[in-house]
Amino acid sequence: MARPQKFDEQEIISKAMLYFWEHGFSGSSIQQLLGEMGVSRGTLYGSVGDKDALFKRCLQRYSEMARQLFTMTLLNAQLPPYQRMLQFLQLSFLDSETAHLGCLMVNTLCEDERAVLEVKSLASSVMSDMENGFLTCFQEMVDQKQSLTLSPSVAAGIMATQLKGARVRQREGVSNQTILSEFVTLLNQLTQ
Amino acid sequence: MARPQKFDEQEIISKAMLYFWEHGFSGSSIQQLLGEMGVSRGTLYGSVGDKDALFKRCLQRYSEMARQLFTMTLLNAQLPPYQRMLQFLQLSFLDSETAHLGCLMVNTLCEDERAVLEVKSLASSVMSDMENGFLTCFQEMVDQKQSLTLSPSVAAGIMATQLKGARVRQREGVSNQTILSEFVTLLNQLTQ
DNA sequence: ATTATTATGGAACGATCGTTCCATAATGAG
DNA sequence: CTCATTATGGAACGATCGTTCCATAATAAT
Repeated sequence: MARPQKFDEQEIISKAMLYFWEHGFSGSSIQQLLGEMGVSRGTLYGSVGDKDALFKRCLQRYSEMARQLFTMTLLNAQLPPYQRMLQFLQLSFLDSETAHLGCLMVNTLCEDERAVLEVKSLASSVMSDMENGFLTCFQEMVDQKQSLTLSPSVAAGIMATQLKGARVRQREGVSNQTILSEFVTLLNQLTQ
Repeated sequence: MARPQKFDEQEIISKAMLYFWEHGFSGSSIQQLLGEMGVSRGTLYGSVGDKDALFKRCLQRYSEMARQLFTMTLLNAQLPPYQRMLQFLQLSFLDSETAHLGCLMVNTLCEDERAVLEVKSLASSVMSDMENGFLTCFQEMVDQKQSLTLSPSVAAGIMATQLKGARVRQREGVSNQTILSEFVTLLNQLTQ
């Protein structure tokens, strides 16, 4: 009945997400985003919305990916808890393409106090769910009478904080290999 | 011989620093900055320079404060190494005024890949000096035959990463008290 | 009092910002 | 083929961006 759209919505959101990830919300102009996405203004405003709506879509996409990652690892009942956390870390610091970008949620929280208000609930909820993933693992280890040097909740908090710090270190240019090895050492320390 | 300047340079840099700290480089407009600083355009461009120069001045000021803090604590030969690190952490998460702002260097690294290039060297150098402060403490503990569960360099790396993560958690709105208590637990774990 | 010098405040610049709007292109339905 | 409908691309909008410039104010030296 009508002209079919030429662009792949999944694809242009991914392109925009990558650009926001690298340059932040304020550092990304509509013009630059359109260039990356390969569409024109009318297309964007007609089918996605304004810059805020686009950013929200990108952050949602990103958080879904993040959620998927820790769900498939930290909450994988097939594996013993230590192995799950190890796998989570390995997969978290695997991709060399996006290594220097850190984490979109972390970057957004650090960018501007104003923008955070709307985004805070989404980012915080994903991050606290991830922390709960760690908590589940540590709790399980305690239940299985494995020795733990700290309480599960404190250990999970430390892991969650270390992850955010690691994302900052990625922005500094530290290699995934270095970050991962340091992180695994901490995990071993906490689960020894 | 000439008209004396009305403003206190230290003061207006502090005001600008605080604004950048909260809203980032891209999120701070000259107009807003001038309002916070209480000076007009001519004054800024005449005695400080453009936005980049102003930001650099602010970051330098910030990094000097950061340097002073860890020099006075981590490198204080008067105190045993554990006490030094404890004091560093306590002072790092003391100020409730700026608690929700995190760290200007961390925020800047997370903001935009482009802006980082010039700033990276300063921020990275301060951060690596701070990590070396931790390293000195852990090394000293080993020299004094105190038991350490990890190598000093790895322990220092973990502490440095945890600090960056803690700065992100401040942006999330987590209280200094919570962050500090978690952090001290980690320190105890590493120095047990 | 006059002059030289610097600080100040604000007008004004071109560039870019995000957004709106519309003529045109391209398709499926009738 | 015709028409209704949606996608597309780009012109154009007002607002704001960072910056430059200059008339004026205010002081110290003469």
